[in-house]
Amino acid sequence: MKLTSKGRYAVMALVDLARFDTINPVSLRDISLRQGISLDYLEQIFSKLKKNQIVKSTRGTQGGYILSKKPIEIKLSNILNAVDEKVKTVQCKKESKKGCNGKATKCVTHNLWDELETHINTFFDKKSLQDLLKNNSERVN
Amino acid sequence: MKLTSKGRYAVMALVDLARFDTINPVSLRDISLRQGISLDYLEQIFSKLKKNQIVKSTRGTQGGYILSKKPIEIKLSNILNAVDEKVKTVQCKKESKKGCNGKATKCVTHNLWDELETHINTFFDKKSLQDLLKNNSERVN
DNA sequence: ACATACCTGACTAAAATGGTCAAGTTTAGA
DNA sequence: TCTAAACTTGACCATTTTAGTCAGGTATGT
Ligand code: FES
Ligand code: FES
Repeated sequence: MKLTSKGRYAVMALVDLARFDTINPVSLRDISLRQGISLDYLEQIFSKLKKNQIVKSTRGTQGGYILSKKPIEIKLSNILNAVDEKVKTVQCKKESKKGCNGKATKCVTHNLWDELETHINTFFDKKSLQDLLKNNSERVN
Repeated sequence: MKLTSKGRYAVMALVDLARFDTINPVSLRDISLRQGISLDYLEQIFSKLKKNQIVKSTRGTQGGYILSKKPIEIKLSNILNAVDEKVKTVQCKKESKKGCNGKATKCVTHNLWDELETHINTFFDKKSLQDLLKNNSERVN
């Protein structure tokens, strides 16, 4: 059970954006250099962030991206959903009456994984970009 | 971010074992049929569970597996660790001073992922096999 | 005009996943 | 003693996912 780079990069990039977009839009090139993330990969990620209205873009010279909301309004869950880093613990379709093994009842572990999913999503719903900004300036190491 | 089948199967199989091992050892063949898990795959999983002293085996005809501890003593974390379903959220090596990007400081999201890891592990540490047995008989759907 | 920066989609190498297959060894019971 | 049930081990493999790269665009400030 692990987090993928796409989700990690998305959050890193948005923290970067939150810090530097106060005056001018921030170019992906800058983020790429500061955070050590491939530019081409960043473009894929930002395309999704834009579709989900988390960032706004300006084209042309001196263009770049800015956040479309205040950092405190952007929850981790928004970001991760946007880049398809969904938390998926149950195997079966939740709405369906069928279990993951194709049987008519949910398997013995279904409720467990469902609880876990809620547990994790609660965590992501509570945390906002703002929390990360704060957290980072507090700790040096 | 998703759970793999190996972890899911391990838990399913152990719940099955907890229910049926009271008199005789339970054969993997039985578990395979009841839970709809490939026999060959179960063997891989139980090999690991045995190495981690979660189950004991008896060879030969009428052989099979039994739990080596009481269900309440077997935590989910024990099971998932045994089958290498580790929760891994940070990219970097935790002990190292270096960050995931190779830089000298931890990245801006490091603390976040570390918190998440703790959050999830706490969940797994609290839940035991016993909880699953109970939970399952309570709920029909 | 032209450099900068966003935009789009196709492509791909490498790793992880979810198994299968083959060839044993051990032991209960007929 | 013979045999079948059941554990044991290790190699193998197809598919999917991941983490990008690459090659082309299009828009726009100067
Ligand atoms: S995970 Fe939903 S039925 Fe097994
Ligand atoms: S995850 Fe540890 S430094 Fe980035």
